[in-house]
Amino acid sequence: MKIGELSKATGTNIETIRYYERIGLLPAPARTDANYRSYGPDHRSRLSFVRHSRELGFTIEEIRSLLDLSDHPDRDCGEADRIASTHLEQVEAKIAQLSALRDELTRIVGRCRGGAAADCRVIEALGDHGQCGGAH
Amino acid sequence: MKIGELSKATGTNIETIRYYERIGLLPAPARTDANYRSYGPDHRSRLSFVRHSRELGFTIEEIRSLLDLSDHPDRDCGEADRIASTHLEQVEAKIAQLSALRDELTRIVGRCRGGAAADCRVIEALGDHGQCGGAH
DNA sequence: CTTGACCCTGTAGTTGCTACAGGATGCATA
DNA sequence: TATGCATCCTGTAGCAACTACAGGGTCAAG
Repeated sequence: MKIGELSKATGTNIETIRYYERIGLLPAPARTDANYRSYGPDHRSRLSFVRHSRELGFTIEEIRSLLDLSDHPDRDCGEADRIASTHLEQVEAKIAQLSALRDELTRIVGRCRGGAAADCRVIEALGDHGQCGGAH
Repeated sequence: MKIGELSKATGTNIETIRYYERIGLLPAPARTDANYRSYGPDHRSRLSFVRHSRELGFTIEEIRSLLDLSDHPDRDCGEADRIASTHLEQVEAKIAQLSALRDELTRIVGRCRGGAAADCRVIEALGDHGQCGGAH
């Protein structure tokens, strides 16, 4: 399949596919006589793996490690679990951080009575950290 | 105060302060004979405003608008409230997205029995989108 | 008078893409 | 046969919001 077809099949931007090849995340495929990239099913599943991992928020480097493991089925699986667990912890930390932030913002917005900016509670709150709940 | 003092006073990296000046978020301060930047209390509070807003996740462009409002106390405050409300919505959306992601990751990790990568459930799940809850 | 901490400018790197510019190819239609 | 038009190619530059040098100047203490 050509790059446009792979793009549609996996929901990945064409430029992104070429980018993944450039950084060595996807192997360079064979070329047609016209120098067009020609992909097979292996490329497709590898790209799906990458996209799915990206959707789950793994970084490119993490995905590189995960792909490496998947390319060496004899290796120990613990590393994959470790990467995923660490990532899960980071996601949980991020959720906690954003929740604190949401509480903060909720406190700030909605206090506007529509007056002049001079009396604006929103702007006042942004300038004065002392009004915060201490979450950050 | 010199840039290093401002840096410590606001918890902002020196390079970041110079960056903010370069992009026009902070006004260029006066210079000493030795060409050192010399800041006053106004710079300090403006930088605090910027840092606090950044901690709350506002983009540089949003902060530019908020600063603009704060520089023109006669303007209507509604714009500030609108920016903050929109941002709050985005934060809430992000939390929802990350929560779905956390559920997904929770399902994936911890299924590893420590065997070979060939049988790894983590890697398997990443390759097979069909195992997902459909959240993404 | 030298050592070390600080400051300066300017440029390049980071992450994960995305968007061209400028050109070649493939296929269908007039 | 000509001519569109979609698709492909390479290479480079841009995005956000910093961060990290390189290569130099300044200043206060010992």
